[in-house]
Amino acid sequence: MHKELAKSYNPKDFEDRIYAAWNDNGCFHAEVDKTKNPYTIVIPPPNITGQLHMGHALDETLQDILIRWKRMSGYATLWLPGTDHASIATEAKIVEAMRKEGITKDDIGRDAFLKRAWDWKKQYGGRIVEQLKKLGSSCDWSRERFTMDEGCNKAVKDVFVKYYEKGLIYRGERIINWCPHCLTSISDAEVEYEDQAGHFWHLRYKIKDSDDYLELATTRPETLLGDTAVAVNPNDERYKSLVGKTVILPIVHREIPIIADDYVEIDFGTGVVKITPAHDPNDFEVGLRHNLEVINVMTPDAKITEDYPKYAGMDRYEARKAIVDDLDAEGALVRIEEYSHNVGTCYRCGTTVEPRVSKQWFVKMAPLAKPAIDAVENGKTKFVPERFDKIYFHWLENIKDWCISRQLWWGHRIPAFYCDDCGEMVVSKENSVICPKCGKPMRQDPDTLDTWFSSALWPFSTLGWPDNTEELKYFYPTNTLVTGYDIIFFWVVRMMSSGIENMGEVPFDTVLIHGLVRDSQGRKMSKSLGNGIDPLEVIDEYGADALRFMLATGNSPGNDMRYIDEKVKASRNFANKLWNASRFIMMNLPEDFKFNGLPDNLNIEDKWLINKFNKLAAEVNENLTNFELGVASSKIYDFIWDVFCDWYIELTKPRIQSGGESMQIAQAVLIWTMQGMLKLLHPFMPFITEEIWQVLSGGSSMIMLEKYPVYDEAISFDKEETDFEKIISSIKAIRNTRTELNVPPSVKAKLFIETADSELFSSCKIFFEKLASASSVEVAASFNIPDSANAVTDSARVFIPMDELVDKEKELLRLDKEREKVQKDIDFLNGKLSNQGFIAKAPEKLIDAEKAKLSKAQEKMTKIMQSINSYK
RNA sequence: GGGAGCUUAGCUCAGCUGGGAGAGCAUCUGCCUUACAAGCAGAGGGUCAUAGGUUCGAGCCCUAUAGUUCCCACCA
Repeated sequence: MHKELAKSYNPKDFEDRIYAAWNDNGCFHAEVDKTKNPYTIVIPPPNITGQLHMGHALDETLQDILIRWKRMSGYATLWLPGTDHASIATEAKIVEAMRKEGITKDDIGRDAFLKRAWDWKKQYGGRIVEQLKKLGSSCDWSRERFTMDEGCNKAVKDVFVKYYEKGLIYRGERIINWCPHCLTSISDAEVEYEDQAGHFWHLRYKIKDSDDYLELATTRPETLLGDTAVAVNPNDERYKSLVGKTVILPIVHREIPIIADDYVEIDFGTGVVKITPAHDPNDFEVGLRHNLEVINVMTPDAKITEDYPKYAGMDRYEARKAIVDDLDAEGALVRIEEYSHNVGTCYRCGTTVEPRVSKQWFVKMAPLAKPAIDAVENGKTKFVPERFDKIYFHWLENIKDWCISRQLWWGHRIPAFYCDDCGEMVVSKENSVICPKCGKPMRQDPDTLDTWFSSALWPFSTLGWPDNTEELKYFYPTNTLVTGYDIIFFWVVRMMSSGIENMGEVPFDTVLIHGLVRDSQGRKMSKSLGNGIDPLEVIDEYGADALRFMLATGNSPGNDMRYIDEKVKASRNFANKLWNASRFIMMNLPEDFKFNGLPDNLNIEDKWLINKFNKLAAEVNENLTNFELGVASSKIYDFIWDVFCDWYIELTKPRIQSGGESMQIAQAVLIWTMQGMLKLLHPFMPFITEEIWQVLSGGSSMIMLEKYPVYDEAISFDKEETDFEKIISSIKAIRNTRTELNVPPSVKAKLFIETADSELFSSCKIFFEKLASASSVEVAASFNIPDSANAVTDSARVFIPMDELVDKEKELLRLDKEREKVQKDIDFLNGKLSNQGFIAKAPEKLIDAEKAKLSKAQEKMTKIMQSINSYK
């Protein structure tokens, strides 16, 4: 029936082989199947520049658990994979590679650059995909997509043109966030603010036709070159009379007006602000209100322009030093104050962002945000955990227009065309456009779109949109989006908006949010700290199953977790435990054994186990439904280790040794339960469960395509479970008593079990012999054996006569301790049950349960007292 | 300046809609019991951050406080 399982658990021996087998047999492939319900997850596409890190590993593990569970539960499951072109990151990599060769983008031109980029993509873009496979991800690779493939490009152009025609996309000259290193605009979401130590330079500007000065403070003295006003609050009594006058800008010696604007806070600093519309977003707004001139003083790489010969070519920080020196020399520098303030940096390269006025494309977000807010408010899409909807709402309610143009070459090129002759502009899906006015070929906008513009369309562009494909109709809306809280702004909100706008339906019903995987000290894993743990190395050492199990267990949705090596080791040990349990089962099966399901004539311990398994299946399904993956996995862990291995396997040993029908029944139950456990565990640990399944079933089927266990009324044995628990608690009590009396395990003892359930205990004698070191067992309603230790439970009093080994003093002390414990229980329960409020208001079921507990405690107490009295 | 999370055993963390506190690791005691020493059988260890409140009953709900982490925000 089966080949043998290797002696020890070594995941390297089979993980790759099993993955290949799944793939070769098309197990991951999803088809439109109208006889089934669809269940769809689109992968958060990893960057082609990326290497698998722990964050991916967590993200993929959660998705794979859900997909595998749903697949086994009879859904037509599609996990749609793909990668993201990551415009800035990829372009930066290629520019850097070229820099090493001594060439620049401009040297080779756009076409040659793009060729290099595509070559790079071909060479490295598949790397992360191969890494995902090491984790066991059951993606439908036949549907793999890329955010810059033809289909996605078609979708992007379609949406762009549509939005433009609806007035949702416009082009305009605005102040935007500019990265002087990446040499492109970036969106608000791509700016990361950090507190930086800096200075407050207090300056004084001379008021024209007066000997007075206006004192103000700035953190960026170099922008003074572009000042076009000085502002005060209109209600500031100190300066009211000065509004309308002019001051002389130091160094530049330009006359600029003193204006009044509410933006200025009276209480902050001196209440005077220098206004530089070209280099500060607030100042830009002030400038608009007061019609101020916008003077750009910096080049794209943040150096001072030729307009200021003295500083021309200096970068921002050099110019700052030089200008401060010059201010000082001119007597315009009053003092310097230490100051810590928030500085915007580029999320890709960390360079301080330079606000810059330029012509860019924008998406008008307010009309798109509204329906996205409604969808979550109406419960069409829900966040797990729920609290993340607050973050989502807050962002959408305060949303500003989205700057989508990037001064990059790698990305979706903006489908806008300009006529150099007449200035006409056309937005079109065509690749080349003739000017409708003068008939000349038009020039396409050189810029590309923000990567997230194409990512925003991912849930439907990957299903064939804008074509109305069968896949799109069947699999959209998708079901669960699994992602980290760090990209809610970048991605989730934009998918919501564009899904509703273009498809008329939300892109997914649930957003399962997870946190970050941190290092063992709770620090974020980062390249600069060098504290990152490579998932591939972990897989190499412990196996993918152990890593997956560790990531899924002991972690709750939305919360960060720490990577701790011991936790992986514990997961690996668990896999090893399961491995050995199946070895035990298989080595005790005859060659010709045929499994024909559960037999009818089950023993009580079989029913005890089956009932527990049945309840476990119910709970696991419920936990998974509620996205409590960690709770589900730890319940499976407990069952396999504590119930199945520590108890049931031990219980079957005497039966297997004795042979006969009892052995055959035990074998059947062992196999049945093992198969059930493997199936329950499969979504969490796909490789080991498949490997064992293959051996157990003779390779006739794949576990990943088996049916997931559910609760089955037909195998409910509550009564037997309760009864058999009495045996277990008695065995535990005996072990406990022996240990406390320092009886070595090698010393066997006669047992006399005094119990009202004599039939039950009699039928279980063998277990006391094997599991409680009994040399013989007698059962009766009453015994009188004075010189013995007494192990007491609520259902039995076990006499353990061990002659000189029993120290009476010690035993009395021990019993007394137990008496105290039980007395506490009784007092507690009595207190509760005599509480009128409790009796009146608590649910009846609970009251009954408490009463039952009390009577059990009392029974136990009676037995303890009998034992104690027998010593007196 | 707003907002959110976290605070539970020595460590890392679970604890579902409120019904006598759990796991793994670590510690202590015994065991190589023919599936597994990556193991087995036991044990110790917690005023669930603090203070109030709601409730018959609070780790869980409410209010404050403290510590801590994070997100958002135009204070020059």
